[in-house]
Amino acid sequence: MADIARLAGVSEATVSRSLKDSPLINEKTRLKVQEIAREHNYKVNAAARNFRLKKTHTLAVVLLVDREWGHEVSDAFLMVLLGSIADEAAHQGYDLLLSTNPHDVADLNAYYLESMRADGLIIIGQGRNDPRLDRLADAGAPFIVWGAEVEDHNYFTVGSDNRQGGYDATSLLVRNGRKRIAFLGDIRHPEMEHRWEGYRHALADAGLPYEEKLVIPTDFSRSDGYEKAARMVVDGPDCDAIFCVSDNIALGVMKRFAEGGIRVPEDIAIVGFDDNPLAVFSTPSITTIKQDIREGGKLLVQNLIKVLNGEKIDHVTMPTETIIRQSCGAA
Amino acid sequence: MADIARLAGVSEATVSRSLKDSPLINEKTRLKVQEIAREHNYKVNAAARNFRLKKTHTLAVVLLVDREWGHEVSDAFLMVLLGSIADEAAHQGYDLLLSTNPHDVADLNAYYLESMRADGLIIIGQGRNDPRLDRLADAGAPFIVWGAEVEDHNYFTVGSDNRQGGYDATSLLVRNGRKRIAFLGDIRHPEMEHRWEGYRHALADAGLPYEEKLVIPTDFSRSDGYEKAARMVVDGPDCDAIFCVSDNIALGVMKRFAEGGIRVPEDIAIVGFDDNPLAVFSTPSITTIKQDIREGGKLLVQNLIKVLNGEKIDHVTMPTETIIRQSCGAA
DNA sequence: CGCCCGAATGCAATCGATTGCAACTACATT
DNA sequence: AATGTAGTTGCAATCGATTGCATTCGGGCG
Repeated sequence: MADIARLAGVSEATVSRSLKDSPLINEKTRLKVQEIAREHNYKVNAAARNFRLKKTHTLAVVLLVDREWGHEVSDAFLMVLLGSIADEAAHQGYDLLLSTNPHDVADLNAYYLESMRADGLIIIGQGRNDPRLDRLADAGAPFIVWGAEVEDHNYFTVGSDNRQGGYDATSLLVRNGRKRIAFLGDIRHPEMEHRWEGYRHALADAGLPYEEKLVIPTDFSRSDGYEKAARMVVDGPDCDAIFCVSDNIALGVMKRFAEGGIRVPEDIAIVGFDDNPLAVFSTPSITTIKQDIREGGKLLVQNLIKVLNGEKIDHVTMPTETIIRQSCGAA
Repeated sequence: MADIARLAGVSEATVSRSLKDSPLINEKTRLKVQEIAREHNYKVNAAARNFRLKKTHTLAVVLLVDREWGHEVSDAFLMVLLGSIADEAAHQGYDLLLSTNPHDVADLNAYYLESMRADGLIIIGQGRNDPRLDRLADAGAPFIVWGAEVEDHNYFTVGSDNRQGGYDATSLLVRNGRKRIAFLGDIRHPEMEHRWEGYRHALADAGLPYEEKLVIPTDFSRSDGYEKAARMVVDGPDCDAIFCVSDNIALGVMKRFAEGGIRVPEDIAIVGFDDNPLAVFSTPSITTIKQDIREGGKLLVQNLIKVLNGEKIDHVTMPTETIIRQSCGAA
């Protein structure tokens, strides 16, 4: 910047202000400086700027994705969400720092925020009511979480209306004449718990009994869906429909059913969740509850930026959409 | 840091050295300083440090993924690669900056490197011999590319042995008695071009003719695979096997075939590429050429760091592995 | 003619960590 | 006692952009 100042015959202060389109600077001077800067391919040193301003213009995305419970990193869901976050961050003039392999969360504040690597955090993967997120919140750190709004947790979330989605999925199966509807998912996870509440609610509204044994703990993965389906095939299925809390699970289940000669939807109807890009391409295609992930990513970024600007925000619950395809058996 | 210095009764210089485990400092002093720093939850300001050292300890990953040619961001491939890169970067003590929506590449050097946002670049998505990468190389920027080694391009790559993979896929079909093997893919893309060369080579070795009309330009997406398959269904297929340059394409093709009553592998055998996590879960499961993406991500990071350290590197071509499943018809 | 005012620009301090070089201590050697 | 030495520690400059405050300049007006 000193060079540019010399070349333009002005002070560094003037250069700095010119490049920022400060109204303090005479237009002619400003244009001249900008011209010279361009000619000499000068770029402001972001490190120096960040240092001086005590801001990084960077958001950190932390994928608290616990491989244990089968949420494979390859999940299309994550990639779409991440892509959407990246696009929106760029749009808003922020850089994005990515971490998939976090040091434990207690350190997130220290590592990213106190160390001035990022201005705020976006947490993907709420986990099973992770207490570490509460600690982050207690520290007053600016962050936002993808997931379900959970009472007694003082951080803000963006997520889908999982209760309504679970309700819709179940009612759809009921409307199609199914009486014994199983639920596959891990209800220790807040979002899944909400879907399960919707499921129970829909059963109750339809006058159908809720049976513990039809609720089968299943992690996020296709392979676990496959496992659980395998047991049904062996034992003989005890249901005529399944609500899977993710399309991935549904995919695993259907694969196993295909091998075991169980027809979908004739023998067992299936509804998934997410509207995974693959749901269309499986055979039969999967009826599912669509989450608007792209919008979700956008809102995560926008709301985090609001927090950074000191504005108040609130939880966001986005509506889901029922996408009817083949696996549920008719409309 | 000044506070810590005061509390410890030493100078800032000593604090700085102590925290870095400098051998210059007396062990007792060092431990005392570290203890005080810990107690007061002091973290070095990364922004200041980066500024002073003119290093960011950050790698930028740029997904030059052109949505036009159908490489959907949701691709499992990308997410696995990205996850692997992130893990290895963390392992090596680097942060990761992510960009999916790049300003045009000519600016990448300016934006990321000259502006001191990152020390080096990892480019995913070589595109169709993107001339912009050459410009980056001419500028002497430290970067590395996932993809195929292309002659006359002076940047280094990490990628799979696409020629051998294409050869293996095709030979496998030949061994299974297939005579008219179609190729689905976009050969303007360097990696796909190599797979196509392997395909031609295998045909030649088997004494089979190479026919232009069996090479069907197809982009990366499932939907384009579906489209191209639709045409075959309508026109009546002119082949008894297909080598798809990605499992995604294969998935789209198989979906359409299922609808059109074409049996896989009986009527038409299929081999894919990548070993997409889904390949196992489709029906039939997809025989495919596996790329070791996780290793690839690791090598990208390791090699980039070598470049940053001034070490010489070379192209990396990783072996592929043939994974036999159902879609190819027997072994 | 002198004073005041606004517009434009420059001066200089500042952010926090790092590091070359100087300085200081304690003890050993001659 | 004077000099040397190794081991520790401190001083002070430095990185590059930003910005509050001072300064300069050119008019306009009484």
